[in-house]
Parts: sequence; structure tokens; C-alpha cells
Amino acid sequence: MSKDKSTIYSISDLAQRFDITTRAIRFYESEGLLSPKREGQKRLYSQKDYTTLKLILRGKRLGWSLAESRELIQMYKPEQNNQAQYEKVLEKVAESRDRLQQQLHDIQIMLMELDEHEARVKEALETI
Amino acid sequence: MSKDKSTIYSISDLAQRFDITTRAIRFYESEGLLSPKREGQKRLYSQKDYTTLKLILRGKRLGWSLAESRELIQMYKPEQNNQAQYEKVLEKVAESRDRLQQQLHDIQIMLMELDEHEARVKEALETI
DNA sequence: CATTACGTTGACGTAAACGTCAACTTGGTT
DNA sequence: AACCAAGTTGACGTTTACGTCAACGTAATG
Repeated sequence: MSKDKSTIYSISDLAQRFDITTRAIRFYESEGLLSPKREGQKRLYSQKDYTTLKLILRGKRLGWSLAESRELIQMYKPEQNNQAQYEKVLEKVAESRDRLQQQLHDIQIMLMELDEHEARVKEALETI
Repeated sequence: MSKDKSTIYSISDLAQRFDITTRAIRFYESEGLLSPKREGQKRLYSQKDYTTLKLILRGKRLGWSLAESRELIQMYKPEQNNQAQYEKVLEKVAESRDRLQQQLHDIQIMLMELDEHEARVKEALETI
């Protein structure tokens, strides 16, 4: 299928799939979030790059800065092999988790309040 | 207690409580998110303003723009009393809910992936 | 009454995340 | 050869969300 390990994407390919601009993708690279292979001048994106991009956009939807997403992405790289690095990684994981749990909490409250409000509005509509 | 309906806050009061700057609070007002009473020049914030500010900051944590939070805030105002307005409100509610559910989904995936990664890192640490 | 604390309104500065040209190159297609 | 589509690298512009002075008002305090 299209998810096989050797699939390669062009920049406009990725842009279409994720509904973003090529400019954005190049910008992410300039910020150290992506580093695609090259074929002459042209960028070639691997399945790993695809996954990384997915991570970036998920981060964006959650209100993360690119710098934060970059940290998370680097966290997943196995290059950092000494203990200090690993422990820094674990700290980052904990931080991320706390932040996510705060967001989860915020969302639950929001959904509850929206429910209440929706009910009130519908009631108002019925009594018109 | 301090949650009684008549409690009034100064601007630096709110700034301290929410750990933001007075500049930010004034900015939110200039963007139409807050509209405190005045006593001469000075701004006086009611319990309603306090709640609105809480909503703004919750929106921020979830990555919303101030413009989006403003819409949500206006949604809660009972001033819009005709049917067209109400239906627009219901649309906004649905939109917000969809967005929140997408975020919820994103967060669940993130937490799962972090769990997996944490496990792998801890394993690596133990085998050092 | 002079100082200090707290507030006010401009006005300009800034970081992040791209958008938008402009001016090329390059690999096929007619 | 001529051309088009898709790609490239600058470089400058733009929006959002404030930060950071400056210059001033006002109220209470020593």
C-alpha cells in the first residue's frame, strides 16, 4: 500500500496531503524540525519525515510552539545515548504529560460548559 | 468568602491572581474581550470579568486565538436574542465542540506515544 | 507638601510563523 | 529549441499578542 517504508514524497505531495503550503514545510526545515534527503536541489521526504510532519501539526493543534515540537521530536531520536541526555528526556516527557493533562482538564470543563449553554439556548429557542 | 458576587478587583489584583501582566489585561480589553466598569480613570473588574479572564486564559492554553476566544465569550452573552443569532451561536458551539474533540483525540495519541517512549527510554536506562 | 504606589494613555518594539514576491534552475514535453 | 511544471534560495512583508518605555494623573502616607 502507500504506507510502505520506502514511500517517498515530494514537497508538494506533502503539502497536499496535510493541506499546508510548501513554504511552511521549508520553514519547518529551516527551524530544524525536518531534514529531508536531497536529490540534487530537490527535497525528498521519507516516511519518517511524513511522521514527523504529522507530529508537528498535532503539536500545532494543541497550541505548541515549533520550538516545543522540535524538542519533542528530538526526544524521539535515539542519537542521544548518554545518561544525562536520557534524564533530560524523561524530564521533558513529564513536562509534556503535565501540560497535556492540564489541557485535558481545560477541555473537559469547556465541553461541560458548552453543554450547559447549549441546553439553555435550545430551551430559549423552544419558548420563542 | 472571596467568591461573593460583589467582589471587585483592581487590574494589578487580577494580574497577580492570574500571573499575567496588566498590559495583557488592557490589551484584552482593547481587543473587545473585557469591558470593566470605571471609577474615574481606573478600571474596576467584577466577578464576571474575572470569569471572562479565566475563559480567555483557558482558551490560550488550548491554543486559541484571542479572536476565537472573543467569539466564545460573546456566545455566552444573552444580548443576542433573535433566532438568527441563536442559530449562529449553535453553529459556533458545534464548531467548538468538534475542535475540542480533535484536540482530545490528539492528546490521547500523544499520551500513548509518550508512554511507549518513556518505557523504551527507561528500559535503555536500566541496561546501562 | 513631597514622595511613593498605583493607575492611565499613547507609541514604538519584538518574536513567532509563516505569506508573498522575485529571480533563478531543472527535468520532461511539444 | 522552446516551454511548462515543479522546485530552489533569498529577501522583505504581515499578523498576533503582547513587552517596553515615556509622560502623565491621583490618592494616600509619612
